[in-house]
Amino acid sequence: MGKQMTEMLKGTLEGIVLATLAVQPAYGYEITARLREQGFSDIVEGTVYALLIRIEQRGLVDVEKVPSEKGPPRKVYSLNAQGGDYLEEFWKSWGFLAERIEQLHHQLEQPGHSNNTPNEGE
Amino acid sequence: MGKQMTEMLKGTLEGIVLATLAVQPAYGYEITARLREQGFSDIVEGTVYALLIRIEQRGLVDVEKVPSEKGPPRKVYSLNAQGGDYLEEFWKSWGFLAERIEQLHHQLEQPGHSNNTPNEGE
DNA sequence: GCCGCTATTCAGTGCTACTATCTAGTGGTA
DNA sequence: TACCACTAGATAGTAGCACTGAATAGCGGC
Repeated sequence: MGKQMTEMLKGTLEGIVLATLAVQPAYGYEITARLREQGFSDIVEGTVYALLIRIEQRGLVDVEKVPSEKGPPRKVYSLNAQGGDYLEEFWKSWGFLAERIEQLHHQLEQPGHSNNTPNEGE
Repeated sequence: MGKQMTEMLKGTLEGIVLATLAVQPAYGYEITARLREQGFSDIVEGTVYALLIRIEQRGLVDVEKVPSEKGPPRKVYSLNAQGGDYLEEFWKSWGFLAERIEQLHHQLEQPGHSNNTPNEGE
């Protein structure tokens, strides 16, 4: 991925992680690995941990320390009620944005329309 | 809109403006007004002008000064070949991201699936 | 004892949207 | 003339977020 994806992830990565936690609780290292498997190949631990700390401090997730057999204790995050509300707002914002962008995409794919609507807002 | 939308627009607003210019050349004040009409009610001129200067310095758009009857001369931007390539990359990145997010959305709407695939990557 | 894997933390950087303000040009009005 | 409203653009400073790079901690294998 490139610079465009980096900028696009601002704001959406948070929603992606929250949605992931809504499906199933998880810890940072695990989330990073899953994102990498799903094609977000550039995402590294540091990014995800910073995000998790942020949403924890905002009270969107609950945290539970679980001992690991393979290393230091894991911090398992799960979405709480407040996080659920926040995630719903995310879906609304995303839906609005996606709608506008898809609309533009369709306009570009169908060049035979009337796009210069001269007296629209005047 | 809220803080979520602000963050989400980082990276996507650029694509939105480029796509808008691909449909039809326009100047900053006009673009801002159109975005506002389309529901991006918080967007102000300053944001759009800064973005336009950025994409101009990257060589993604051509600029033409056109005198206006109502005020200072307009800087009319139009997408050039390089901008077209960049816009195509934007669609690819957007498509990838939208696909992942829609997938998560479907997972949350259909809670009867098997989501805990225990041995997927180990 | 050293390396590799798991797991988390943290300081610093770059990019972008936002805020607020300023300048410039035209036309209307008191 | 002086003032205001609308059009049109520029700019300095701020906040937020993903990224970089490094460090730390715990466990097992060589």
